[in-house]
Amino acid sequence: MKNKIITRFAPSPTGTLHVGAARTALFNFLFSKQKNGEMILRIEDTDRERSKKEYETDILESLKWLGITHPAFFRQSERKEIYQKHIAALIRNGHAYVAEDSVIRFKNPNKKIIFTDLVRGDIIFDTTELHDFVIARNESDPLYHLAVVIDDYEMNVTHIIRGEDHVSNTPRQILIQEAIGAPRPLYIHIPLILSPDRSKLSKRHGAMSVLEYRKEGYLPEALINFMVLLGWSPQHGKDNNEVFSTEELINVFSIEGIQKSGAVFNIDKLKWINREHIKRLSRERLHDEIKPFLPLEAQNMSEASLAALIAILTEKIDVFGDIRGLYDAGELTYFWEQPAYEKKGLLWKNETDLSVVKKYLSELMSILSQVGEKEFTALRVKEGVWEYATEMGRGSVLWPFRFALSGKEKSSDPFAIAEVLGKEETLRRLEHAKKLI
RNA sequence: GGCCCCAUCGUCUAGCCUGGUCCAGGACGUGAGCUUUUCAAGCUCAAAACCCGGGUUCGAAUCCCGGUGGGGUCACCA
Repeated sequence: MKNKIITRFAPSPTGTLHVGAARTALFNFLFSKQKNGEMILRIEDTDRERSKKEYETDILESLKWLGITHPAFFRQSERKEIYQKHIAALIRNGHAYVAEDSVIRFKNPNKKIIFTDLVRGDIIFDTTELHDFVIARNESDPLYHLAVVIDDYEMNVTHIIRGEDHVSNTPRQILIQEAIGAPRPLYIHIPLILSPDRSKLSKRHGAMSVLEYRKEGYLPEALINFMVLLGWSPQHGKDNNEVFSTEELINVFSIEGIQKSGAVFNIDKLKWINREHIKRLSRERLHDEIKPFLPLEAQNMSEASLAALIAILTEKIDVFGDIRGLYDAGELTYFWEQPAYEKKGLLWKNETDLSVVKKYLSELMSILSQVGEKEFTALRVKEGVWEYATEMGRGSVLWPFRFALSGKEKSSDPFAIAEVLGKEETLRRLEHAKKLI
């Protein structure tokens, strides 16, 4: 119990949770989970001006969606007495004093601090340049550095995993630690996430909030998988796998695998990882996740048609939100509407004889009418039609088949479409094509 | 600018600690081909990197020094 590992994620509710902060939460979460410890969530809302309840809600909602759990939860705004006690002690012991501008300053011992960062090694810093820095607005109103040190101490935090932008904050926090008699935790500063131009990731570069990724139809486990690969890599050896479930990540995560330099956010890789996770989804989960993104028309489909449509859709998209684009581009209309087209479109390549096509369509209809309505799957349709198509020339038969169903130069194959349409509608469209000729 | 950190394909990275097996491996993306009724998917192949300069050494991506470049940070914000 004494050696229990405790990490913390300490966001300030001054904005929505972005990938950078979410990734910090993730590292804290993975590490604590792996070590059988726990991660504390601490809302750092000492700045009453900028802190907003709605942002706290956003942060909580984001973590919940990602599956980053936290057994303990605190708000700094509710810990005033604790800070008061420490501020008073600091002043009493001469470690701090009330300056003439009425704020409380730390009495800097002006010494060199050397601390160990688990990813960067020893870092030495002369704190003289910090002077007597301000640690509180008044006797009960601590500023960031003081509140952090007090809380990490009171909450028995053993490992501080945070962004690299905090390494220069560490020396002054250590100074405060020593003044209040707190033990020094272990530091792990993780590299920053950069935008494509290597500057700090900002909104205009696509530093979307976690919840925006949810809205766009990314899977939470995919976002997690992607984020962990930004600044960390598995100690592979046997394989080069990069696709991990969160559960697997808890097992393979390691401090040793953390990178020292910043990592550029690469949306293409995120999309690829998302696809990989979509492929790994169970049928039930896939249906649950994809349904909110399906167009209205899909809601009137039979269970079987819908399942077939989802199968087609999942191989065309990176993210569920892509379905919207397909829909808007008219790529899906033929699934619920008889397409309008010119009959010459039924001709494959440089063929010219429509009467032959009519013969193919008739034969297709007679073959398909023998397939049972319930067995009308892509596989069965293909099996039924394949021999005839091969005999007559696959392109010659299959092109008009597909075109009669979709009315498009480019679409999914006719077997898959037929399954979505069902036996009745498939035959109806073939008949429609015949009449057109 | 001061201080701190970092530096392998366009991007994410393996290798660096314990120098040779690295004319540098994997992944994304890109290009080509295969498959194929079209599209997508899938499969195969290809192009693509050790920041520069010294030093140590028989030998350096790996160790040392110096440049250069990039990032972070210098609030009564967190």
